[in-house]
Amino acid sequence: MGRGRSEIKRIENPTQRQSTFYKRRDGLFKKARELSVLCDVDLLLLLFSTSGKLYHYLSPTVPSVKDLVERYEAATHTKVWTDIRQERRAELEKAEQMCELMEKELRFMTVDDGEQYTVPSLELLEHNLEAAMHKVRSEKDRKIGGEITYLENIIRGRQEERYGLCDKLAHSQALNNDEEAGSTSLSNGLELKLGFN
Amino acid sequence: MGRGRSEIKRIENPTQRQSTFYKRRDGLFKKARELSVLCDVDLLLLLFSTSGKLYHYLSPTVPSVKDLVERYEAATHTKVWTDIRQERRAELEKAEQMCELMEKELRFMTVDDGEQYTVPSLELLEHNLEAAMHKVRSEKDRKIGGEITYLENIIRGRQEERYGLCDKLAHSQALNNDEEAGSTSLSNGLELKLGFN
DNA sequence: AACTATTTATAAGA
DNA sequence: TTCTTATAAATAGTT
Repeated sequence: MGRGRSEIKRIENPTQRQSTFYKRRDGLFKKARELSVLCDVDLLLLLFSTSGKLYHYLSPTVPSVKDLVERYEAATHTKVWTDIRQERRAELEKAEQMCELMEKELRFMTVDDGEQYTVPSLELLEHNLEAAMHKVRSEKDRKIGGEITYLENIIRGRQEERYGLCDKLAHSQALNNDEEAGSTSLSNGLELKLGFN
Repeated sequence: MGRGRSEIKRIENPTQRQSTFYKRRDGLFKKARELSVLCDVDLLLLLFSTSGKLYHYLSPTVPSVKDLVERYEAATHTKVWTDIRQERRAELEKAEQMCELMEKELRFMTVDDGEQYTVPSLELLEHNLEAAMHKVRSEKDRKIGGEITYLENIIRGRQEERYGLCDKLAHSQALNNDEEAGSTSLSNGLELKLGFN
């Protein structure tokens, strides 16, 4: 329709494109409305112009856009949101399960002020706490034992170093005594110092 | 267009409606396609015929129906799904926070086999366990104390009942002794028995 | 936005 | 559904 042109390709001239857009947009919406009324059809027409402006039409028989898109999903099995929602639900359930589990464990270990306990359940709690305490204490002992061993090793190392140094010094003194006499007092002083270090 | 008719209202004749549907549907999709190409427009056309059959067109520049509907939501602030999703996210975050809190509390009370503790943290755990233990034990003592008091009260009640009975018996014996003589041995035996009960 | 020559869509009929 | 065709409607180019 119109004088000339039949090829359908992007209109490069912006002014012309804008003009055509207005005309054809109006035509399209008119046709959409007519179809939905004449033939009792549920339809959604949703469009964004290049400038980002939104235009839409929803046939009056349809309650909402959401409604129609959900029918679309059901029909195509696209399940774009259904999927996401189910995923979320699964995540949530997992988190809640974790919570429950931890709550149970916690109930197993602590005294809740609000709650009324029977003597046997208190004894069970006591038993659990004793077991945990035992675990903590043995772990602590193990750790402390390890640290003691570590420190002992360091001490032993130093000790050996010291012995090595003493030996070397003794050697060098012996050499000094052989070559020159009279400096004995100094070397004796050193030996004494090292011995007390 | 066509020979006659201009009024836009539902076509009651089903055959005619169906025929019109085919023709106008094709026309609408053609126009939608043309507009999207000519004017560089993002559009979605979604329709269901009366029989429930789906037809749709999405302009090639748009990656998915979801995409366009999300843009629609953003533009109209309808938030049909965004809302639900945000709600879900909030729920999830709440659950996760709960989890974290409980985990912390639990960590405060139990020894995890996999973890490496330092001696000070073990001492903290030990302290916490001792505090809990103290709480459990005092609660147990309180409970047991209560039960003992309860039992003592019962015993006291019985005791008082017994005294009452003894008094009554003594009275009735005294009366008997006044009226008739010679049954002393029997009453003495009874008194003795009660005294040991 | 309005005009109008022309193309396109489609109602009715087959 | 599909084709044909007469005619109504849409719109390209222009102002």
